[in-house]
Amino acid sequence: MTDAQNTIQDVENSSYVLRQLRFLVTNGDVGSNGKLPTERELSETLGVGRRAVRRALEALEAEGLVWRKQGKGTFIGQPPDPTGALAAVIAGQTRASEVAEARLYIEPALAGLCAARAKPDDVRRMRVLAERTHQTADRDAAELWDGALHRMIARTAGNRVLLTAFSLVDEIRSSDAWRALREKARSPDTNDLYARQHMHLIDCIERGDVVGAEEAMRAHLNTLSARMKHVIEDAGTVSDAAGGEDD
Amino acid sequence: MTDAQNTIQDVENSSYVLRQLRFLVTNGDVGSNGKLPTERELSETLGVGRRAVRRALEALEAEGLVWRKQGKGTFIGQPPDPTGALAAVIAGQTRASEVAEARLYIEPALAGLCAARAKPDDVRRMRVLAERTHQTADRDAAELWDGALHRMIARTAGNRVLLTAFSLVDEIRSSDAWRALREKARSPDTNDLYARQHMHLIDCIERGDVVGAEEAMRAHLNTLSARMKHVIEDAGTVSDAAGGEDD
DNA sequence: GGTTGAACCAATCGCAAAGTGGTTCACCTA
DNA sequence: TAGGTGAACCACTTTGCGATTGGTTCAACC
Repeated sequence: MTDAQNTIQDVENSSYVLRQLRFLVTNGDVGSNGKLPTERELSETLGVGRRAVRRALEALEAEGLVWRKQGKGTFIGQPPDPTGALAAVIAGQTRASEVAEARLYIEPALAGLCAARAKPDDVRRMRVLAERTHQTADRDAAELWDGALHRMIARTAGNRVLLTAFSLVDEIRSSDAWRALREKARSPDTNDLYARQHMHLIDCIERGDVVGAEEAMRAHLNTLSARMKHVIEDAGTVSDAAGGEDD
Repeated sequence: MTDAQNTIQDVENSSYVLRQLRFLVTNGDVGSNGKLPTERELSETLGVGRRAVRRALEALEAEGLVWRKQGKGTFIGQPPDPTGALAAVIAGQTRASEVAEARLYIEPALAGLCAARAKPDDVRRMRVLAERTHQTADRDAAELWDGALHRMIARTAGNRVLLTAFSLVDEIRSSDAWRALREKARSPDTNDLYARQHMHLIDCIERGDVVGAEEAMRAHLNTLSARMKHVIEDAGTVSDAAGGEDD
C-alpha cells in the first residue's frame, strides 16, 4: 500500500463518517428532543475512532446542522432561543394590552430596518411566505406561515436587541392562553384584507421605503388589534379587554 | 391581668418582632447575597413563634423591604431582574451600533408612554433625579443618577414588555467594556446641553405631550450617539465604529 | 504526518437527601 | 371565643455525589 493509497483511504474514511452522520442528522431517528448518540457511541457504531467522529461533528456544527455542548450532548439544528425562560417569567406579569402595545412599537421598528437592509433574495422569500399564509386552507398552517413571515422580517432587520424583544413577544404569544384567544379571532372575511396588508408591507420593504414599511406594519397591527378587541367584546370578559390580535 | 392588658401585650409582641426584623433588614449583618436567617432561626433567636416571624416578614415584604421565595429563603430588597442572564447571552452577539440603534426605538417609545401615564409625583421625582445628575461633581455618581432617571421613565411607561427590552439594553450597557467606552465620552462641556435636554424631556412628560416626549428623547439619544461616535473616531479603532453613547 | 485509543479535564445531568418557605390543624391560654 | 403556638405536612429549592458527555492532550502506531 503506497502513501497515495493510504491518503485516499483516509480521505474516504473521513467522508464516510461525514456522510453517515449527515444522513443521520437529516433522516435519522433521533430522540424526541433532537439528541444524537454520544460521540463514543457513534465511534463504536461506525467502527471509527472518536476523533474521526468529532471531526465530522465539527464540520456539521460549522454548517449549522447540529449544536454541541460539553457535558450535555449533541443535538439537531440550533440551540433553543434563550428568551423562552425570560418570556415565561414576564408572561405572568404582562397583560394582553401591554403585549399588543409593545408590538406596536417593536414591529414597525423592525419593518423599517428590514426595508433598509433587505436584499432581493430576502424579499423573494418574504413573498413566498406571505403567499403560503394566504393560500392554505388549513388555519393552523396559515398561522405558522404568518409567524414565519414576521420572524423573517425581524431577523432581516439585523438588530440583535430588537430581535430579542420581538422573540420575547413571540414567546409570550405562543402560550396556550394566547393561542385560544387568536383562535377566536380567526375569520375568513379578513383574509383578503390581511393578504393585501402583507403585500403592501413587502412592497415597501422591497422599495427600501423605511417610513412606508413602518406605517404599513403599524396599520396591519392596528387592524389585528381592533379585530381581537372586537372578539373579546363579543365573547364577554376574558383576560384583558384591550387585548391583541392576530393575522 | 385584664383583657385590655393582654391585648396590649400581644400588640407589643408583634411590634417587637417587626421592630427587630426591620432593624436587621436596615442595619444588620446579612450574607453577601443579602440572605436573611431562616424563619426557624429567627423564631429561635427572637424567642417567638414562627408564625409571628412570618407575620412580620409578610409586613416587610409588603413594604418592599424584603422578598421571599419558597424553598430558597428570604432576601433584602427586591428580587433581581430576570433579564440579567439573557443580557449576558445576547451581549456576546451584539455590536455597539445595534445597542444604540435599539435604544433609539425603545426609549422614545417609553418616553411617550411615560408622558401619557406619569402622575405629578412621578414628575417631581424625575426632576429630583435630573437635578442630581447635573449637580454632582462626581462623575460616577452622575452616571448612577442618570441611569436611575432613565429607568424611572421606563418604569412609569407601564409596559412590562418594553420595560424588559429596556432592561436588556441597560444590562448590556452596564458591562465593563461599555463602561470603559462611556468613560471616554465624558466631557464637562456637554453637561449643560444634557441638562437642558433632560429638562425639556421632563417638561414634555409633565404636559402629557406624547409626541414631544418621544422627540425629546430621540434628540437626546442622537446627541449621545454623535458624541460617542466622535470619541471612537478620535481614539481610533475600538469595537464598533458606529457605537453609542452616554449622558 | 495523520489517526487512534487512552487518559485526563471541565461541564452537565439525575437523583436522593436536606433545607426553606407556605399552609393547615389541634391545642392552649386569657 | 379569638389569637398565638408548635407540630406536621406540602411544594419548591439547594446541595452533594456519582455518572455521563464533550473538550483536550499525549504517546503509540502505521
